[in-house]
Amino acid sequence: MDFRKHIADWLSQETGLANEQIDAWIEIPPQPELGDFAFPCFRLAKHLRRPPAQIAREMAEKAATSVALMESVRAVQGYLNFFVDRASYIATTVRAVLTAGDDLGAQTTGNGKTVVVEYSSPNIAKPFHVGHAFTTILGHALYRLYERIGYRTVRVNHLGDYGTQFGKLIVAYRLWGNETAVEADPIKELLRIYVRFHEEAEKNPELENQAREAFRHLEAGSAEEKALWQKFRDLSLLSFAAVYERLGVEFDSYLGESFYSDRIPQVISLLRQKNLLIESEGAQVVMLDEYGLPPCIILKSDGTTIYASRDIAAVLYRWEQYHFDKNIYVVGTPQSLHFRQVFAVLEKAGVTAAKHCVHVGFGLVKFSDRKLSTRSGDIIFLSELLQESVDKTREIIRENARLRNTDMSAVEIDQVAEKIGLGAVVYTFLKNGRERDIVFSWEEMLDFDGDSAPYVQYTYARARSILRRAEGDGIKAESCSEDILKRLGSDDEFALAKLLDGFSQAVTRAANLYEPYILVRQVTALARAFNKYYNHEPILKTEDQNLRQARLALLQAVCLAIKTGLDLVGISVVERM
RNA sequence: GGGUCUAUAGCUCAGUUGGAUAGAGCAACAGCCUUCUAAGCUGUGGGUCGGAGGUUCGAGUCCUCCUAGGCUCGCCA
Repeated sequence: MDFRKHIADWLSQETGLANEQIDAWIEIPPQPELGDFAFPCFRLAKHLRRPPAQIAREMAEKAATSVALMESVRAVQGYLNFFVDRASYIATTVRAVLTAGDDLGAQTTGNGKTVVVEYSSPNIAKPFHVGHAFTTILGHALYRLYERIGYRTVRVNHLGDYGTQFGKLIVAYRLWGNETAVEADPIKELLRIYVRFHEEAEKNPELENQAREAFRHLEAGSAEEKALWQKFRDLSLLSFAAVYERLGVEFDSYLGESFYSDRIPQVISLLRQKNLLIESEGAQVVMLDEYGLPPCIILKSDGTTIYASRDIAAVLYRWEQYHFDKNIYVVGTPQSLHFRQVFAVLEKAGVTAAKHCVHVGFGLVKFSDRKLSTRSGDIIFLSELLQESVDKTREIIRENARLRNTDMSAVEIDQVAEKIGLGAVVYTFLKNGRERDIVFSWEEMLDFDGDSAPYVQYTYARARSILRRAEGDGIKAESCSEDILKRLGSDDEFALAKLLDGFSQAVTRAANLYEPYILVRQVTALARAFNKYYNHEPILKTEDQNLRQARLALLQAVCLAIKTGLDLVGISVVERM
């Protein structure tokens, strides 16, 4: 809140240095005993031409009488350590959170700006496996975060609905396809023939040529190939919709690669006009030597398009449609070279949109001993993972309901299990830096202890339980006055306030760095601090009625922050579990 | 071989433009349910931050070299 700003203002006035500079130097001490905010005076040593320790001592003396809202200011070695007035700090923070309500963390930095977020983008006719979970979950969280900091958002599902793979599928379908099986379970049947294609192609390389031929026909507009393609696309989308609905993921656009096929001529003419397109080994390429990158193929030697040309067309189209300030690609890190090439070609062609494009990469989902591969059919479906997690959760809830003798109905148990089970999976993908690979293990996916969504959701449910009981007693936390809030001041309460105070900054950093884990960890730390408090302090039994009311208000703020924080990354809370 | 990323506790990971005694979770061990939900809490042990130099008042963080590994390198996406 204003505490940090107070310190920055005063320091800026004392030193004559810019407020922003001072603010950037202010830090949070590693140990709370050292203080709540600290300023390292080493940085001033040169400017003031005095030893850091001396500066700190002098500043501490002046600060003692002239900085508002501080309990004390102490000099320790070269550091100037500030201790805030706890009561005011906690009261101010709790009030601010309750006032913000569901808009907690909202900012205006993105107002008037547009961000395009491309994510999920599964390949048509292929299974939606755990690898797709990463882009889908990460992309959804990033969209929510950018929306929260004020951007207009455009969610794009850039479907992989084009390319040589469809030639393969068409050939395979003609050879081994079963119409009734496709209608019954499209993805399964299409996967079967796709896997078979690669098996057979090992023995008979001629199949690859047939596949390329089929794709050439498709791109040339041949009715027969197009009809098959349309059928595969429609059936696939239908099956993807189930997973999206379950995860609460939505899109504003489903324009995939096929859409840009028609727009390739514009790309070609742009590149020709800029004199960038040259022929090399029969293909049309753009050389990128000055970027230290290999050439980017725009047209294959058989004249058909490739994903690079379609991605370039997509940037041009989106620029024209949305005039984006940011165009974010949530695609795995193995494709980073591809994006560097695409952005470089655009830059070389003088397209200003190029510098607004960002590749937000993420790690591979792999098994400890092997890599997931659609071609070999060696995969875990996302729906399978979600169901497994929900099923395990349901068992735990049933068992708990029995032990605690609660009155949860079967329907409620199902609803709760769904939210906890999905939350657990989502959390697993968002708890660490996105560029880390995830080694898939059922054990780790379904570990509901410690750093996990169920842990945070459980915390929320316990806190809500207290608030419900309090409401039953006719106590309303909302009407808590500033004076009553100032009754809070224990170490645990102070720790909670600090974490609540850091919420907005966590949202900002998470969005700016494209790293939802920053918010996830902030919320988890808040939950951990609350559990500690919960075990130390019997809140409902607080004898002093004013203090009791203040504590309930604090609880309400904590609940709000947990709920909002989880919601921003695509995880739901439950009232009880 | 080129590009690129990674290396921090037994395991999985944080560590915010370089700052104070490197932190969590899991696992291990010892405790806490007649008291607001034990998917919880408390405590203990556990580290040459891959290695070697360098820059700096100060390096897990920046630079150079080395080692190990991942990903990637023109007609798949």
